[in-house]
Amino acid sequence: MNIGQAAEASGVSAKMIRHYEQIGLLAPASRSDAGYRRYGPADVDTLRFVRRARDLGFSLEAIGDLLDLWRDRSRASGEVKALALTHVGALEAKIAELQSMVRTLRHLAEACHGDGRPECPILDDLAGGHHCHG
Amino acid sequence: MNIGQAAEASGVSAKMIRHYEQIGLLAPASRSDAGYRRYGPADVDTLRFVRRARDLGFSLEAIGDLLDLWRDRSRASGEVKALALTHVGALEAKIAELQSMVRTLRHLAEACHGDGRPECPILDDLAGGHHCHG
DNA sequence: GCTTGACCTTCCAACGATGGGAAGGTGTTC
DNA sequence: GAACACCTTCCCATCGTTGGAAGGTCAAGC
Repeated sequence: MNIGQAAEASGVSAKMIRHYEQIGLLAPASRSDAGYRRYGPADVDTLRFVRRARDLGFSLEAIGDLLDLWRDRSRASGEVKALALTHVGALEAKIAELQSMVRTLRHLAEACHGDGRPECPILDDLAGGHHCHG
Repeated sequence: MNIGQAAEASGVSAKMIRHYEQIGLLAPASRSDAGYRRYGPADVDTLRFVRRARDLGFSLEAIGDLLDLWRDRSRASGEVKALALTHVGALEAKIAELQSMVRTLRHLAEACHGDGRPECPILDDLAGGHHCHG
C-alpha cells in the first residue's frame, strides 16, 4: 500500500502522513526499492487513531502520548482518562472564552439599530466604551 | 510618545504594533530624527480599538474593516452590525464544534474505569470504536 | 521503444497571531 | 565615557495544515 491508499483509507492526507513521520509522531514507514513509503493495515489503524484524536481536538503532542498508551498493553486506564479530562478542561475553557465574546457581541448588536444611520454602539464600545460584559 | 509608551497605554505589545503597521492594518507611524516611531493620543485610541476587537475574537482582516467603518463618519450601522453578527455566527459554530468534542469525550470518560486496569473505552473508541457522538 | 498520466519523493513557503532573540543604533543619566 | 533602557530591523519559533515546484517511478496505451 502506497501513501495515497493509506491516506484514502485513513482519512489523513498524504501530506500530513509525511509530516507526522517527520516530527516523530509516527515511526518511519518502510520503503520500496524506489523509495516509496509502504503501509499495511496496522499502519492504517494507527493513522485512523490519529485522525480520530485530531477530530476530538487533541494536540499532536497529546496524540503522541495517546499512541504510547494505546500500544502499551499494561497501561493504566486512569492515565488515559486523566489525559482526556485535562483536554476536556482546556476545551471548556476555550468554550467559555468564546461564549463570553458572543455574549458581549450579542449585547452590543442588540443595542445597534443596524440601519443606515451612522450611530453604532458596537463601534462606540470598541473605541473605548463602558465595556459591558453582561 | 515612543512605541513602548504606546504599547503600555494601549495594551498592544510593541512587537504587535510594528507587525500591524507592517501588514498594513495601521498607517505607518511618523518617525523621530533617529527613526523612532512616534505616537499621539489618537494613535493610542486606535491601538486600544484594535486590542478590544482582538479580545472579542475578530480577525485582523475584520479589524481592518471595523477600523474603516469607525473612521467613516457616514457609515451605516447596519454594516457594522452585519460584520459583528457574522463573527458571532463563526464563534457559535466554533463553540458547537468544541462542545461536540466535549460531549464525546465526557461520554467516553464516563465509561472508563480510570483505575489501574488497562481496559479503556477511550482508546477503544480512538482505535475505531463505534464512534458514539451522544 | 516512447509517451502520457498518475503517483511518489524532497524541499520551501504560506496561513494567523504572537513571541523570542540577535545585532546594532539612540538617548539619558551618573 | 560607561551603563542601561530603549529603539531599530531582521530572522526564527509556535501550531496544524495546505500549496506548489522540481524531479523520480510506475503502469497503461500505442
